[in-house]
Amino acid sequence: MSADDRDLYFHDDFFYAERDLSLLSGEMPSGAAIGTLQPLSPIMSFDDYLKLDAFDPGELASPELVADGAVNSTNNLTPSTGCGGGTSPASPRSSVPSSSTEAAGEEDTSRRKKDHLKQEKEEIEKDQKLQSKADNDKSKTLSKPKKRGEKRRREPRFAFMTKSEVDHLEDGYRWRKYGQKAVKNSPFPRSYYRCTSQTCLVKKTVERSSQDPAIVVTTYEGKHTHHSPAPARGSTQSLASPPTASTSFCHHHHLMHQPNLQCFLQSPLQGFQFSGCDLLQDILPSFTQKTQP
DNA sequence: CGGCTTTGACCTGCGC
DNA sequence: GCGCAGGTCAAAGCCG
Repeated sequence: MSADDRDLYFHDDFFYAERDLSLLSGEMPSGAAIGTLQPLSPIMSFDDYLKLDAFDPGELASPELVADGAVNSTNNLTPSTGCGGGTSPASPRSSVPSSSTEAAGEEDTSRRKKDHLKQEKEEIEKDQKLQSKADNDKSKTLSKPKKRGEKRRREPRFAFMTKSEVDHLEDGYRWRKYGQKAVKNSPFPRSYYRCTSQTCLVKKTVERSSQDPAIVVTTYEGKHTHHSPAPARGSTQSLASPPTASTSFCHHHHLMHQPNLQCFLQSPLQGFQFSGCDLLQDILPSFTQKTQP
């Protein structure tokens, strides 16, 4: 795997999905990064993984990934990381101080709270000023819900690659396409999807690998706040069964029965490979295994 | 008619 | 500050 390849998928709080295409031929990567990963909890489903509060990269990712800094930044995310907000408790890593720093932490807590309140108050006042100014300028620019000066926070993301002829893989949830953009250095566009559930802010992007057009790279951002996929209009299919990982991938599973359609799904954590989706349902639990301490 | 896709325009972040 | 690329919006049109 080249450094360039890595950069393509290595963003700030983004889970890097090992994408050495040699995996397609069944070779396991020889690099230590994957070899050092610990198995995840077999109880978790892929769906759980999507909903996982933290995808706590510090726990899930390899040391190499953590060291890169791409992972640590995730700890700066608010506890409401994920869609719907507020359903996600703060990750242990970010909320529980280590024993060595606990005393000092308590000592500072009240002071920090005051500072925080003060800062919030100031920000609110600032926003109000900006808002009134923005109201005056409304005729000039398109209205934008996002506050000025507010940095866009990125949800933890992870990607996996699937060798498939179809771009948009059925994963049990319903998605609405809201954009498509040409990607630099790639002949294939990137499609942007949002979960159709009103309270769910999960997004995903789908693009084909420029190196291997047969490979679809799907990137999820956020986590679902709902257990059931949004009901399909005029269809009972998605309501017929609960949206477990197995059922979610059943649709995909069916696709994989097409001739010459090979599937490989790589965990960003372990680099698993699926060759032929008859294995999918059996392997999925492993795919989402959680790191053991 | 409601939901979805398409697509051009606009916004934002980042590197130079 | 400027330009580029990624990301998002929203109007128009399509479809079941």
